Amino acid sequence: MKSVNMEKIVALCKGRGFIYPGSEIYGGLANTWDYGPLGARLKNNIKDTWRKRFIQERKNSYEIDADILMHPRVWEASGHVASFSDPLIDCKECKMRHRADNLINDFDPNADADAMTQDEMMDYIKEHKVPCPNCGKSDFTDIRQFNLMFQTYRGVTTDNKSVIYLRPENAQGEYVNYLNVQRTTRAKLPFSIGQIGKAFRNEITPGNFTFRTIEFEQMEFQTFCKEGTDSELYNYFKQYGKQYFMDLGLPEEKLRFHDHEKLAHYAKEACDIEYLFPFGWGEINGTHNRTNFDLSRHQEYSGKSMEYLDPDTNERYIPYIIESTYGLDRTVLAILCEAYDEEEIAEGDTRVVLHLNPVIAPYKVAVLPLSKKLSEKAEEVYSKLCKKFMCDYDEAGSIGKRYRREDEIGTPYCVTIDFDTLEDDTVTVRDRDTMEQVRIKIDEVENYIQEKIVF
RNA sequence: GCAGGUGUAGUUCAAUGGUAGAAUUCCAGCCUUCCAAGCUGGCUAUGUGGGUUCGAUUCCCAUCACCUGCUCCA
Repeated sequence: MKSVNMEKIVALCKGRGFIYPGSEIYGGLANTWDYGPLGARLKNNIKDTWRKRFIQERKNSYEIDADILMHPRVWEASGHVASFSDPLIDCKECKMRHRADNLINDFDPNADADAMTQDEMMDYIKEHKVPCPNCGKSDFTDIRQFNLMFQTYRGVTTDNKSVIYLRPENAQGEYVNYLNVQRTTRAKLPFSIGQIGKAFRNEITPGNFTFRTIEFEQMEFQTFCKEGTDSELYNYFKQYGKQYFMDLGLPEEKLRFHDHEKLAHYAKEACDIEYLFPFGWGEINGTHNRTNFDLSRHQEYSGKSMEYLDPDTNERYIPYIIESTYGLDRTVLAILCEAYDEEEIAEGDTRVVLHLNPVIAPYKVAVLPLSKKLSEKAEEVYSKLCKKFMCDYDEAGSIGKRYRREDEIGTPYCVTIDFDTLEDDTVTVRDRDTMEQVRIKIDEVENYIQEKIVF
């Protein structure tokens, strides 16, 4: 019987050490969350699977780790300084907040607010007495620009010249380094640069648990290619991404593509992969055909050539870029939601279990002595297994209770040491999903488990 | 961000203008030879900051967080 909702997920995460509210002892900080021991393991394991699929198993794919802080001009070139902000306006009458451009476009679809400056929008609203959609009055505050980039200052002074931004997306780190990577790896097009890292967006919107946060981690993959091959690669990576999610354990019927009609300033084609969360469909991947927009802009703003010399044809051109970005925190959340289950294993007896793919489970195996008198032997087994796997050890409470604890955190295998173990060096290995038990030699445990952890 | 509601042990609940009680969890001991057993003992709470008051967990204000509904989501 599966009955999952976000409250249960949040409670399990906090109660077992996957995810805690950020800065909790100070009352919390909105839309920030800290990963606990199990959450950090899960997250890192997911990163490892991504690296395997996207870097290790793909030719011509390279991982970098660019800085969060970049030259301010990067964000002018990328268009984020100009367009990554919302013109916000408040109705003085009913206090409702609106986006000024949407207000105008809804009032008159032919007005083209997107082409207006802030002052022009303000003048238009006053001149046409654009009403508040909520209360009908036309009495607004001035327009204030709300930029979604976090700002900070470098150096000890706080003058405007030293403003730097926390990156709102990671992609620019790959773009500004694309020629460095191409030169040092001697890669030919098409080649790809991947990166896992944090990005920051100063959004005021509420999030569903970790679905929308102001600090978040992305795993992204930029493929540099020749114009004309871009759409084929774009479609290829949509499918490749979907398969990755399915390999992690998200079922196909709860995944869908969502093609964008309204495109971002840099994109020619854009498509999300969405997962059916308990709260509805939500984006977990975005694949964009960014054309040669970004590199052309960097060439323009930096004055450095971004051209690639095609050794096959001796042509010079600025590559197209296919971007595929995976929201890591959202992937973690989707996997937790999907893995969560409540199973009735006997009349009136239910267990909470996380059916995690063993490859991403925080602990691969737990060592459980049947009695505390078996601690010495159990410790011996533990010290062997922990050299190979993330391994838990628990001797508190009844054996059944300890199985349940491990089920709840998704540990795929439990190794039980009993009194026969002292005689013949065999142990019981119990499977989380089937609850079946096998009796094998201690020396065989490592291979037995290893064979089942495949990705 | 707007409107309304809610904040008491890790969790779920109770009570009170005179500083809080239970269940469960957790820890320890006893017992226990494979799926949340039992017994004994123990730890742990009024979100945070102000105000009113002799005294505030209780009343008021702010803040933070959560819930419901709107809004928003390049």
